[in-house]
Amino acid sequence: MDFIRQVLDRVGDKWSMRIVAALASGPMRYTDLQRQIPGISQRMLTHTLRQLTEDGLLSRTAYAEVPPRVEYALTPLGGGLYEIVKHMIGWVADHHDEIRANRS
Amino acid sequence: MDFIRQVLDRVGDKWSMRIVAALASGPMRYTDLQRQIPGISQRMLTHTLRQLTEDGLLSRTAYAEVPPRVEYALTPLGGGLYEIVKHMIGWVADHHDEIRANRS
DNA sequence: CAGAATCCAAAAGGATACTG
DNA sequence: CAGTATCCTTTTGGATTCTG
Repeated sequence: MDFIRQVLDRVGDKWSMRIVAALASGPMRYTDLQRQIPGISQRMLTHTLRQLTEDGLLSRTAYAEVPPRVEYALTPLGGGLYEIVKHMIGWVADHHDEIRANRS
Repeated sequence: MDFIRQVLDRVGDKWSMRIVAALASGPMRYTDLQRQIPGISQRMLTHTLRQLTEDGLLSRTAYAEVPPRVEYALTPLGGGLYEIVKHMIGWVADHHDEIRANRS
């Protein structure tokens, strides 16, 4: 039951889901992600991308061009995770009002 | 898209899911939870229980007995969340090896 | 362009002692 | 039994500066 936390640590942090959601619509480069995800710092974008890539949820492709181009994309594994996450997003969307009502 | 974080903040922290999972098998009292969830501190158990209760995911029932008895249980809302979480747990269980293999 | 490095602030969480 | 209260450590994340 502890492996769950290891993945929740990846999914539950501040930015991972945003990045995964952003890439769900197709591959994107570093700067594009930065613009797509308002408020993310370079440090966190870089850091989170690396974690997700290390876990095999994202792929990173660097093209030897000038200026350099690096594209990130969901791997099949990452796509699978996104499906799960979408379920959760759906549930949250359905029950968000209820939760907010309780909170107040 | 920001309401997702609000729920992930609740689901993705260190203990919430453990508590929800423990209560999925039925109502439980404070001390039982403490024993069911190894490693949790009193501070965190209390704190997390309160958050979950405030969000309406758990109910808290205090019986006026001596010694005092307090039971926590999943609300229908909390039960619904647990269904989602179970999906995720299932997916993680299925792909954990793959993720771990990538990590190394 | 796509980062790496450093430093710092805030938040989360643990340990311990105490209480109605 | 079911918590509070306080203090402290660890973790997370942001700001800034610099580079291949």
